[in-house]
Amino acid sequence: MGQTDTVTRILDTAEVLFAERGFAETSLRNITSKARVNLAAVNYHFGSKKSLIQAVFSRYLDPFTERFHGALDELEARYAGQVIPLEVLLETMARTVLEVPAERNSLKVFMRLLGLAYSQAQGHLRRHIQDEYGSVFTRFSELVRLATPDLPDTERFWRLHFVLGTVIFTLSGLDALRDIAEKDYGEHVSVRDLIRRLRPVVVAAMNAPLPEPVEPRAEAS
Amino acid sequence: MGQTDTVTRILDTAEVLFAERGFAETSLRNITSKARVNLAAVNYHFGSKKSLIQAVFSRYLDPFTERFHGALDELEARYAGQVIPLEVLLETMARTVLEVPAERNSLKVFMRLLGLAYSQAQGHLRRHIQDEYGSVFTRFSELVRLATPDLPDTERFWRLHFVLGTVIFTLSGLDALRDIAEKDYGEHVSVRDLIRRLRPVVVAAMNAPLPEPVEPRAEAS
DNA sequence: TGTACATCAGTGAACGCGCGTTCACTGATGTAC
DNA sequence: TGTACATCAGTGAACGCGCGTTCACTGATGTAC
Repeated sequence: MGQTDTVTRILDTAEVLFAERGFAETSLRNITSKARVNLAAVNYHFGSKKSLIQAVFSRYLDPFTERFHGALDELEARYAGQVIPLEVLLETMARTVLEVPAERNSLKVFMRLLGLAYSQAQGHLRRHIQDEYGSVFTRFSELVRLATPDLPDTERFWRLHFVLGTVIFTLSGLDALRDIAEKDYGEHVSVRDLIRRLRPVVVAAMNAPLPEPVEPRAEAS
Repeated sequence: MGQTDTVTRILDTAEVLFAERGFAETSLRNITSKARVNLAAVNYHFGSKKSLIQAVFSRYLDPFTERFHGALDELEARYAGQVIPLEVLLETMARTVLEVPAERNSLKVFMRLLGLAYSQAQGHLRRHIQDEYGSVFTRFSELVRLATPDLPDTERFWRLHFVLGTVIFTLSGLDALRDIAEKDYGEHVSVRDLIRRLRPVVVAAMNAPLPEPVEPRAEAS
């Protein structure tokens, strides 16, 4: 076993197992035995299980945020102060999301990890992600704000998360959904095909009419 | 402690804790100590932790399917063979989803279980839910089909699941999202308020224009 | 009416097990003089 | 060029701990005769 090959083996195995069964359900013994690596190596290289989880995330999110910032730089330069249309912003995000894990063919893993991070209520992981990577989301949100000037801020916030939910749920549960779709319609769907179907839905969701006010019986002056 | 009060105490406490921290992260000791009940009582009444989880799940899902079937019966009677509009169908589902756990706190539990069932790679839980409760979803899908006659079958399938993803993600990650929203906008959002915001988004998503065909350069005859 | 037995919800303590973590150690490689 | 020491990745075995589950038991209530 050469050099820090061990670190890579641990990360590779951990990300697959975490995505398959969750964090609590995946033990260090599961990981190290599957990676054919010594149990103590995780604590030697990462310090703790918690840190290993964060390292798995960083390996995705670091290149993603870097590329996404770059893509947004390009867009801002191209539109030179003009408002970037919502469709273009969403398209750019989709392209970046697809690009990063394409090399490892593990979009599903990434999405499932994100989903897990969000559903963990006490959220040390969510907090970590927010602290570390929140800035790129804030930047994106600001551009979306310019593209959707008629949307109240809270409404935009919620719609972005509604859309995030659709994407995360669809791509992280891809195997299950593919299974059902194939059985019912005899049709095998690719990730690219799904993105194609997602696009008009996401755009329509963001541009949907505003909800009726909370107290519809009250009349404004 | 009277009669089978113990069973109720266990279920009530378990569903709260499961919703707060997930299944693996909630131990029987957590549950029984908070419910002020003997540790062994869970295994006495339910047999195992797995069965307890299923019992919590059934306590939500059984009345839900029953009420939903009832609501659909009413709708079909009211519309007497005429097509039930999509908005009415979605509204009916939302109302039923909200009604059942309103008495308790189990909406989040149910949503999280549903999310788990979908993302479980080997999917025995998904299969179980599909077998046990799939018929009501099939019935609903058929009504949605009549309400959206221009949508190809596969497109409708995917859009229903896109929407399902939004709802499950939003409601199961409610604590996390609420946390962020509160910090950024100083605004506490209720489940009812979220449903109000979800409605126009979901309708717009279902009614979105069809995606462009896979090979846009090819011209039909 | 009294006695014997059955049923049942609930209990306290212990079981073995797998967990994350720790620690003294090894053996290879690099560095100083 | 040779020796002493430092650094570093990796290891094997053990640690204490909390877990789900089991089991012999209690004490209240119901039932048969």
